[in-house]
Amino acid sequence: MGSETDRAVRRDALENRRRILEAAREAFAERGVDGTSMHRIGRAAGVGQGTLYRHFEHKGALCSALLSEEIEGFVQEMRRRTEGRGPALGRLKWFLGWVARFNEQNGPLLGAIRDASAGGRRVELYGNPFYERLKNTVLELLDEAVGGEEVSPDLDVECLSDTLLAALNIDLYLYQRHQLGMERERIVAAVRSVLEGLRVRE
Amino acid sequence: MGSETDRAVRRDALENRRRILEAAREAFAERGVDGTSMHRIGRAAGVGQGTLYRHFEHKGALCSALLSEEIEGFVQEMRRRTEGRGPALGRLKWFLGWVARFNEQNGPLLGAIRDASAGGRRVELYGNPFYERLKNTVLELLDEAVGGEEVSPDLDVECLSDTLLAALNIDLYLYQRHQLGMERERIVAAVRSVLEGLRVRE
DNA sequence: AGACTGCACGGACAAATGTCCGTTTGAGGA
DNA sequence: TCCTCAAACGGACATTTGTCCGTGCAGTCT
Repeated sequence: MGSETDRAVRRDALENRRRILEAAREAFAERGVDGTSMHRIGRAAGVGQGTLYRHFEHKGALCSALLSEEIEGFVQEMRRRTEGRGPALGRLKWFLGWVARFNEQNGPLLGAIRDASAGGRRVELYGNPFYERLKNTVLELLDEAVGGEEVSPDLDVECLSDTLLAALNIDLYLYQRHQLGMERERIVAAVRSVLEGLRVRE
Repeated sequence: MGSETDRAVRRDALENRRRILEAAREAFAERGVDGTSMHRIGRAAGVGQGTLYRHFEHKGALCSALLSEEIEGFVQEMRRRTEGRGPALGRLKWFLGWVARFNEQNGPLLGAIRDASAGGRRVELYGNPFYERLKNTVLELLDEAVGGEEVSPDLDVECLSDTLLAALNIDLYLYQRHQLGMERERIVAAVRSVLEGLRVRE
């Protein structure tokens, strides 16, 4: 099935990709994500539109790439704290706080990614590796909580994972933070109180 | 403060507005919302771009107007069922089901409205009369539930209103329905189980 | 009726996203 | 080293959203 001859990746292609990311990072820092057009990024990187879009099929994809470059350490901690021992519900509560901090630090990029998944790309918002990673983490912790009899086994954990994460979606988060003036801790506390409600009763 | 001379609304302006909405309705039905450009709507309605955008400042606004035209009866029922007597928590559960049915029937328009509130218009998604209406309804019912001692008075009902509605936001809803293949009742049940968890314990 | 006035009209224009396609070039084989 | 060719390049182009501004007309006032 695999192609017989796997030609090596051309050096110029690699170099261009690097330059695009670099140019984008700088331009975003200087003029904001929304204030930076794809044309400008191409020019700054010294590549044409075709090249730009060959590497990143749309602005959202470029932002995603930039995001994953910059969050390595962040994700490390997420895995460590999440896979540890102790009550799963507690770890889940911590994780939801982690998502909020993530929102906080990456609002503009996350917002741009959301904007890019419009129209025919609606699906990409949730059907992408990053969201699936988040969801799986919630799902596993919830499953563990069921196993440890912390929460009722009747719960639809699959569906609840989406529900919980929805409470921290970037649109709502930015609105609550900047329009309603809510503090991060307050938003997180509300989701946690929901989680607390799921706990089995004696 | 009101202007001294309130000139009547010009008849041609009213007529044009009507024609735009009519053209949009037809075009959307025929080619889908995403597949219909604003230029096309203008041409079909026989008005220029300036006129089109004077009446509706962007595609999302046009969709909103179309939406509110078509949901009168729907909203009537919402108010009736929501303002009745009985346990507030029960009415809130019904209301969340209502929101889901609303999503179901108006997916394309709601999706387009979401797409239009991107970039500098991020705020409009939540800071608009329609969402505020939904949120107030949830908020009032939650307050009532606190008053009736159905749920704990410690809950942050203001924040929880957003949290609950987020679970039914159009993006996630369409994803769960069409990508994950979940049934409407299942999605609603998950949110309702969250609500059930908030109930006071004895 | 006739003139005045300001809202409304319409289409050219600006800016952004994303596609197409003829041309170039780097990597591997002879 | 030279040849070959698939992959990569680049920029013109198509499409869409949204703005600007000179022109015209509906409604009002005399």
